[in-house]
Amino acid sequence: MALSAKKEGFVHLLDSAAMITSNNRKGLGPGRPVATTHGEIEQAAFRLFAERGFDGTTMAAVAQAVGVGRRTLFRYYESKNDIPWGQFDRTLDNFRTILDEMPEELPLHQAVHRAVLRFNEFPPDAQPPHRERMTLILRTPTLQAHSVLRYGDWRAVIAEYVARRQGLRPDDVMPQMVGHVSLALALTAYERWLEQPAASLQDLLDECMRQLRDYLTD
Amino acid sequence: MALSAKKEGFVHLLDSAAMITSNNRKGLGPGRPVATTHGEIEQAAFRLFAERGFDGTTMAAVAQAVGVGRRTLFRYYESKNDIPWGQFDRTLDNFRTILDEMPEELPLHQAVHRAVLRFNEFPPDAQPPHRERMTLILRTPTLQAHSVLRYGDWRAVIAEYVARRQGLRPDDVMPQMVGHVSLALALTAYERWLEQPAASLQDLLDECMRQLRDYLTD
DNA sequence: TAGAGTAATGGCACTCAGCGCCAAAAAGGA
DNA sequence: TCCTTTTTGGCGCTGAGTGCCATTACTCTA
Repeated sequence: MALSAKKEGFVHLLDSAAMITSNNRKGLGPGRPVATTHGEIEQAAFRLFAERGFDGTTMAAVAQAVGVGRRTLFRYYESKNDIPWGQFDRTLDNFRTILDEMPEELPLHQAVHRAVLRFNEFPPDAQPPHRERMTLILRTPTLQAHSVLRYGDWRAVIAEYVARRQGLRPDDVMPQMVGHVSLALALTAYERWLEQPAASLQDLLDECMRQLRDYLTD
Repeated sequence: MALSAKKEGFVHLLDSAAMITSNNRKGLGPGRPVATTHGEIEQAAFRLFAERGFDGTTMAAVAQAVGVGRRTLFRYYESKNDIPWGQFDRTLDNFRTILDEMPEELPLHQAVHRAVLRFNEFPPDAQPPHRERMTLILRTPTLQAHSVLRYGDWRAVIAEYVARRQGLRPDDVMPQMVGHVSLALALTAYERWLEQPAASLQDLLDECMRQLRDYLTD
């Protein structure tokens, strides 16, 4: 019951709309009400990560900052590594929708590429915090490692789409390959994006795709 | 001093030749002689991993199996996750050599592709244990995650080669992209290889490359 | 052959992530 | 007020990883 952080105020970047629906039983129905929210935890955690670094921040410290028990923290996030990713699974639902909305007439590679572009569009004011989040994820070795699991989910979404359009199974070579390569391009673009605050993610993604074509065609 | 495992007998698959030179001061020079070798540790560890699973095997158990102190184990391998990778850095030296030996006349993408093929060639008798090792690495979530760091080193080798041939810096978009995409293809091929014991790694790598071309050309 | 020097060993104690267990807290409803 | 429901959070454990340091087991030299 220590001094708790302010409620809300930090909208989950990867998840702006979905945030509202999450944690919706703040008092409805029977049972003890929740003591915190994902947003609140992330707000406190990101502040500490910025101050002491990711590895230098203990879960106990985050718990104290949020004003909640350490044990409770582990009910909101499976692990410390999961905090920076927020509720990525919701974001993936969005990605699925984007892919499904791509016109069937569009050649497969264009459909996938455009969907990836679309998926990485953010309103201007959401960019700085998103960059902060991605810097943490892409530059912290511990998180780099853990992120593979998230990337795997992301790839699976693409593989499923490709498989459906091609009449294949998601675990066939072609869908898997497209998932892997799409991720490769996205990661290349993101790493560049962190170093060049000026460039847009979309332009960088386009450039990576162009470079890949150049590379492959003699 | 418990019952220690037999010396040698398990040649590091990713590292057959280099193995001999490692741990060469088994009594030379002053100071206490080493109590074990990387090979010995891996042999014991892989046996336990097979029996109880990776997560079900504690470092204490490995230490006991080797007949060495737990503390000593951490001097041979930075972490439990590093054991399955063996001395991958030596293997990377080999990869560098392979790339450097590629004829300059060869188009860049062919040079890289052939080098990757070459890098993944193993004598027939080395295949079963190599498959076992890769199964462990690619199918154990904990290891999947940790492997990114190794992949990063692998990508760096490619990026350096591409940068040199193109007169660019290794951290430019093009070299980075080639590194990422090459890894993407390799991982796709490896995953397939684990499921299809019959197919050769080379054929699968070729097929992945072919699929990528098909995918990109309308 | 008795040190002297050297380098690896391994025990101890510590931090921290993560998890199972369970009593207590805090709501709503009868 | 009591019962039901659900979350909380404290306690205690396992296991990875690390710093510290005395001990061990060699080689070399006088």
